[in-house]
Amino acid sequence: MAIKVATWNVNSVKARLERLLVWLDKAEPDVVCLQELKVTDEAFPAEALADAGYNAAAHGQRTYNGVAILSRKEISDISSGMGDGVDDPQARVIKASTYGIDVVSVYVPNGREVGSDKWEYKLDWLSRFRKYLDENLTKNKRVAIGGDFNVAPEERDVANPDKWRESVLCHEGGRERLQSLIDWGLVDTIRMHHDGEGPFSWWDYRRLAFPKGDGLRIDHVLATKKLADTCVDAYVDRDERKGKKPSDHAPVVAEFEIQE
DNA sequence: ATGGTTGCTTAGCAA
Repeated sequence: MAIKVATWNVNSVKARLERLLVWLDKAEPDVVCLQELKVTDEAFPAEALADAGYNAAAHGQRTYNGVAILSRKEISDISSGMGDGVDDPQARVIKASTYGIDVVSVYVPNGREVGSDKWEYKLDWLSRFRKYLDENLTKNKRVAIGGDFNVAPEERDVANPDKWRESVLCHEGGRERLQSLIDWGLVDTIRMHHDGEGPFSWWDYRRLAFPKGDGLRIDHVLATKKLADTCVDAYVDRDERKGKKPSDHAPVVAEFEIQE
């Protein structure tokens, strides 16, 4: 059975609902990790998504953050947050099981500026998430982690590396912590199928970044080896950054050929 | 000239 697992930072599920529904209909993903919902669970458009054929598990909050998992099959074992005892009101993690895969949708803190309070929070958060993997997931099972990691792993993941050098998206601190997640036992599915520059997944709304091609690859679908071994393709749906009222992120899709 | 936008909430923050 071929299944498509996607991740997409929609930058407000309310503002993006029409585009999301059109994209689901066209791209036909089976599982979708969403980020930056910017709505409470009460305001999450579960009904419209159900009408489109998707079950949903959402972990929202007012104004900021918020993550969800959509699936065309039943969703079970839903858990929100990292459950590590840290008092953190920011809704950035949700996990659920579907299609026999443990799926996690994550929205890693941006960090704003290297050296700022938000930067420290980002680094701490990524370290916490590394522990979360140890305590909540099993590396020899099928696991997919889709999200906005706010980290471009390498130079080839940045169209203009000189311009972005030492930014919060490219700084070694974030890259080291992303690598520690990979080292737990994950594979970057895009890099199984693309060797060169990009493909980019985010272009700033400011500075005419998209028309100028000033993109970065900060959204990733990571999979355990057991799942990644079945990854037959992975790509960015760059067209979703075009047209009227796009998100600043494009969806990233990984296709798996799973034995039932 | 060294900025240029968007979304949420309502003037300021976050990305």
